[in-house]
Amino acid sequence: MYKIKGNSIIIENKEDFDIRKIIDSGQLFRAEYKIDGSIIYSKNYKCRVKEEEDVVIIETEKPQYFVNFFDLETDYKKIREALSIFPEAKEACDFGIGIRILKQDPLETVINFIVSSNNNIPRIKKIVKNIYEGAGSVDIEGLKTLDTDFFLRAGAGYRASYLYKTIRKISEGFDLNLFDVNTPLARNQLLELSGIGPKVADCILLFAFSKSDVFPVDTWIKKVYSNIYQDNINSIIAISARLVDRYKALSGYAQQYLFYYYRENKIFGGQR
DNA sequence: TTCCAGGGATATA
DNA sequence: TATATCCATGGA
Repeated sequence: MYKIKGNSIIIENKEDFDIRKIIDSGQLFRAEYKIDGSIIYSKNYKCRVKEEEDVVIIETEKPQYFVNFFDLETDYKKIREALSIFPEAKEACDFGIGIRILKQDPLETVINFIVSSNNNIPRIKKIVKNIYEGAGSVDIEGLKTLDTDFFLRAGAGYRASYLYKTIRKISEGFDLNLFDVNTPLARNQLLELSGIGPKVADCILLFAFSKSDVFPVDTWIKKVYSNIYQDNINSIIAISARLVDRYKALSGYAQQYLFYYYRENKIFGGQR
């Protein structure tokens, strides 16, 4: 599916790699889509993604890092086929061909999704840019020198104290290596951090730790849910549990395809 | 239980 | 064009 040649990754089957959809799917806050080459930052690395006639070329100093980051070993065609048995997911999968679920740096994902809470994407992008420019580097050594006032000046608003507290806890030994921890246990660990509730925890589990048996529930997903089920359940936790019961280990993928499809098509665009 | 805390985008009047 | 609402979490 892909080859590495020097500082380039060449993706030969570009059907399941659409950089515009990946950038627009709500996982990434340090990326800009450009026709002539999108730039993506992750941790202290970056890459440039160019779509050519037959292939996608990713130029980077760190090809192995971005092979993992873009989850290039996973066959998304198989996932879409497996999800297509669910009638409500079929069209969303076809519409979302090219979306991938990234494997982002845990610390960066924690920071970015705390900032994302109750916030809009342009503002989130601005705040995380300010944070990492001020920190100098995206790691705990760079981030632990920053105080609450810094995060306020970065524009984080009332999330500033959450960021400060969470970074301090991690720098004091909180173990963010949750790759081999089961999903419920890992979720409980993340909920110990300030600024992380059930929605943000599930985003981190999915976008950093590749836990596919999670279904982050936001306002869009609530609308999707009430379209599938006509019940009165409206707590995030209850809806998420019900959807994970439906999609099992495909939940995270289902969430991405459904979220993208409903949001891009502005289905239920009005207020609830 | 209910309210509030940035601020940018989006919906509504 | 002006105003209201949305957004997810924690704390009062």
